[in-house]
Amino acid sequence: MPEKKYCIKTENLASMAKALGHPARIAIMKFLAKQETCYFGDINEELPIAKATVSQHLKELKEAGLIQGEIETPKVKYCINKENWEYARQLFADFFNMELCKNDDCCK
Amino acid sequence: MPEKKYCIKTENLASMAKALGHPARIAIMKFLAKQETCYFGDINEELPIAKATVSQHLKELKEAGLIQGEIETPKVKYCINKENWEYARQLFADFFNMELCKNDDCCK
DNA sequence: TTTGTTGTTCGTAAAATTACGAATATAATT
DNA sequence: AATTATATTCGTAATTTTACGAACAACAAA
Repeated sequence: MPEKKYCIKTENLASMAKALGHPARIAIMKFLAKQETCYFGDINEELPIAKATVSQHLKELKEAGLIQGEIETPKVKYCINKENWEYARQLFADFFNMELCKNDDCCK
Repeated sequence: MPEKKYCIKTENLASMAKALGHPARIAIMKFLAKQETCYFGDINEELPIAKATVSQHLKELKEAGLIQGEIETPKVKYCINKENWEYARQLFADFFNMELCKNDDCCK
């Protein structure tokens, strides 16, 4: 059990941010958001990288909980994990809506 | 000039996400948000890592445009770059508020 | 001029990330 | 049983990230 150095919300937010920290993965999320059919092949076609790399990015998004996959032999269908997507949205919203200190001479 | 493989908004969002993709950097942003005085020493005390590492994380946040620094000899004061913070908030808000496809049988 | 305070930079090591082609796995089809 | 279509995993290389202590830089104070 690795001792957490930071609070759990901080860890979770950082881990979501990290998962989104590559343009290919952002592009995948945007693509999945607007697609009815989200087969691997469709995603792969959309991206300017090799399919092995696409698969790797999908795996990372899945491990972060942002997407899920489902086999429809011989294809694999991916989609956004709506529950965790909502959770991520909330984490980022809380983060970006936190009140900033009002010190006007702060790095003017 | 490196050819961009993805659209500029995707690149920008990914780059912001990447900058936030480490718990130490999230912790720094949260700390800066609530502090009146944001000297390096204060930030350093708050984090469970060596000062050289803190300095490195601050540099990354600065390069991402999320914070700025100002020398007040012999100290260095950091704070959130409010303009870019606002821009980042907007990028993430747009991303998380995009309409998801309504396909109910998508990975049920 | 020496000393002290504060942070950054350097050098370096270990680990993680990104990328690709080749090989593999799965299961339907011929 | 061999073939086909689809996607993952493997092996590997190049790069980036994370982390630390030591050395350094800047400047005020003694």
